[in-house]
Amino acid sequence: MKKLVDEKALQQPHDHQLCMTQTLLSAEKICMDQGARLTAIRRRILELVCSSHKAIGAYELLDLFREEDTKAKPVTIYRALDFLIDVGLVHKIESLNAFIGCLQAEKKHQSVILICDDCKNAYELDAAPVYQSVFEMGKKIQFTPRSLTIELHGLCASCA
Amino acid sequence: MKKLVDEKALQQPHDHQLCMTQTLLSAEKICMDQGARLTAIRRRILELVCSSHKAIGAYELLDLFREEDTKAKPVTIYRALDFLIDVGLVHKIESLNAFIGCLQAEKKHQSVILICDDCKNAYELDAAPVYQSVFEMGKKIQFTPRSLTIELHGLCASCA
DNA sequence: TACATAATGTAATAATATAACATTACATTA
DNA sequence: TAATGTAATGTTATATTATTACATTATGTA
Ligand SMILES: [Zn+2]
Ligand SMILES: [Zn+2]
Ligand SMILES: [Zn+2]
Ligand SMILES: [Zn+2]
Repeated sequence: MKKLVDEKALQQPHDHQLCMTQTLLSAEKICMDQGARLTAIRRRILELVCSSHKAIGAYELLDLFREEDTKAKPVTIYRALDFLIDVGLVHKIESLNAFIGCLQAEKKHQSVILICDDCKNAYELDAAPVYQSVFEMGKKIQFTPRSLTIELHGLCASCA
Repeated sequence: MKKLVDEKALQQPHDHQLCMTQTLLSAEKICMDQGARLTAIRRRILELVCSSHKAIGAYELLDLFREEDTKAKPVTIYRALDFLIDVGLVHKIESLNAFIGCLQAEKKHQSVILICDDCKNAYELDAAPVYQSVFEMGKKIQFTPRSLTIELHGLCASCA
């Protein structure tokens, strides 16, 4: 059960500017590699999503984005999010209808998301073995897997 | 990886009336045991949710329910669903904003839901070992688990 | 330049879910 | 059985999340 990043560190005060910088660099690289365009809007939405490790909703993002672009509309945000999700820079948390930035977007990975119901911080852990065992279960009923969502709600160390 | 029910059978034509009958009996028993009231509305919503193995949305339920009670409102449905979810007779599929009936509500169980993106049939498998391994992951970062969602999208045997 | 494609602008609306408060039904027990 | 408290439902309104449709603009390529 290899960890993607040091999640314990994320729960502590840390140099979050570094998280941001690295994510933006990843974004550049990923888009370059895929021939995708990291436009100003998309970059800005990514920055906003990644501005903390808390899950953030589309309309919260809209409010923030509007501080700079007063005429932005919901679809502006959803389009950017769709793009960022497609290229793997953002994950949607289905059980919250909210979004988090991915800290390991450059690597192919399968994640379990741990969501603190108190502070809303979301920690993404690598879950290849878990994924494997769910896929195996599927096989037994001839189910062809496409995408897996694993979300654990609870309380983080700080909030317990 | 014990199976809750014979999911292969669910994918085949089967005596679905039996599914319904058993679910309703479970509902009676569960409510009796918990001192909860299975009112006419709740029972009817449960029947509608369980009328197939396909995930169904709240507003689809509302449309169906309105065929008998023309003045029903969304909140009527959501209240009934909240109740049915609380007592374990219905599960919400977070990634679809839709609902399915539970075929094993009397047993305490932890489930993985396999959702066919084509026919929308949803199969609930028992997943205690998977749950255990996710909980273990959480422990490593002192995360106190509360509830776990595991949803696998793909294609069922019939639709692949 | 001309063209094709991708991205964005803009307006409207769809789809999902909850809040607030009034009323009715039900169970308990005085 | 009447009084009381609680649970369930009725009713209206509104909040929240997300998409459709079509026009316009930007970007890359022939
Ligand atoms: Zn950080
Ligand atoms: Zn990720
Ligand atoms: Zn059936
Ligand atoms: Zn179940």
